[in-house]
Amino acid sequence: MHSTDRVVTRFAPSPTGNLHSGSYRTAIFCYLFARKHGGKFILRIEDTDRERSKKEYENNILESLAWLGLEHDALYHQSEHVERHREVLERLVAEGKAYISTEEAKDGSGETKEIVRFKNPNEIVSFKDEIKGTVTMDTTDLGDFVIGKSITEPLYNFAVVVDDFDEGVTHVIRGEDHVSNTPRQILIQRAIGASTPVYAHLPLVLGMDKQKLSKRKGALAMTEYRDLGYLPEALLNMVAMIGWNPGTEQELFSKDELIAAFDLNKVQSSPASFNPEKLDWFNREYMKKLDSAMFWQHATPWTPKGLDHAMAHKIEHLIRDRINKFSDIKTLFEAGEFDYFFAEPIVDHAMLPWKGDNLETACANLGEVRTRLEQLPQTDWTYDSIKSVIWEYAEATGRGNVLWPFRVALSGRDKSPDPFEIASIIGKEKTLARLAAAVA
RNA sequence: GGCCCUAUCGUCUAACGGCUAGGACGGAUCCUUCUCAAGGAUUAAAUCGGGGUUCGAUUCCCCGUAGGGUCACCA
Repeated sequence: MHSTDRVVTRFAPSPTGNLHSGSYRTAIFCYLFARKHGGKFILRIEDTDRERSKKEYENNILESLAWLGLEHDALYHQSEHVERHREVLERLVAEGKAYISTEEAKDGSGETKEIVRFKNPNEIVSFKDEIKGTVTMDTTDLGDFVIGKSITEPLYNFAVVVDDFDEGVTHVIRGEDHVSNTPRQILIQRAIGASTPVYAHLPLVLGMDKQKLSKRKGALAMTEYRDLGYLPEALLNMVAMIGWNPGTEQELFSKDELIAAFDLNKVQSSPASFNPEKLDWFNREYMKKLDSAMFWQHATPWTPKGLDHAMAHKIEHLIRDRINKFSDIKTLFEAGEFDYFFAEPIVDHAMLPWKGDNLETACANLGEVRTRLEQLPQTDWTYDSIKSVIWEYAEATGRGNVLWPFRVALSGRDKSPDPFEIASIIGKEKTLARLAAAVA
């Protein structure tokens, strides 16, 4: 693309609450589109509503974007443009394209205020939307809509148009809830002599209940996913695939691959649901790519304090296979899932026999297992060796009859990794001791 | 209600107007060392309804129906 018609996109959230995945999908698409075309991605905080805008929400947005890896090329605050807005507002009034109207305030105070209304030329406005096709609306029923609470307090539809124009925005990619604002904005563009950018209105992201995502219904802020121990790559990949697909069967995309594959024309025109189970799957896929050092960097905050490092590394693969996100580690430990790696289990004798078997033979089998294991040299105490000395006996005696009590004797639990796994991890000495203790 | 948008498995989706409507997540079944997890194999599951256009409609048109968006001195 020629430098003079360089692509400029913008993500323009208002910091009046924490944003959910639907908003971040908009940010992702804006970012992807800009990068794909070698353009600029602008972040504009729309904070003209002074009462409702909060710095903490703005910070949350900034943090979330950074976490996802969506770096912006420029950051603006709409509130810093009030002078410029007033200037344009005054010009419009001077040109007769807008007028000041003295009306009773809507706040019920009974006072009168001077608000700015746009002089609606009452035209049929139609615009081409990259996703929806051509949308046509009769602006007559909009009336002379208000563009300023006063000459110094511009309203959204006006401020957006001026800012997009000043910032050279070429592509407005935003949520479908803005479709009905577009004709108003086009009218204002014509009035101030701005060109109309390319529009792409994204269908909404819904919850699994097909309802709009909302915090009330449990929609999480991006930082909440982060704090739950999800990987940013997973969220980026997952959210980018809501309502968009590359047309191939590839599902796992790095950020660079997303940039390369992204295409506005392949964005779905119907709303999509956010499926948390699919997010878990994406997250597992990205966790698999983590090496041990990276894994523990993420995992450590969720492990019990004072966790033995050597032991932790020995059970790393067991943990990996059992979690969808890092906070699951805490859940696992709290459920006592790995207690038997750190302390002697309390074995319930009633649990010892395999189904249909009795305590007596279970203990006899444990004795045989113990005898065989005693002969296995300390230096050869590996998963495979342990299995090889027990396997033949278990086959002959009945796998369940041998393996079940063996595992229960080591773990004290009805569910756990297999006995060879536990034995190899806790070592010969403890294995023999537990075997002896279980039959005592 | 006015205006606007949308409609393929439960979910995300694929299918120049033309092969048994494909894939993924989730589910089920089986296998893989006893349980759990992971892994492997197999499998169930969809074109909202009715009219057209056409030799032929998931696909194009119309009407229904159902969802959603928006109708502020919020953004």
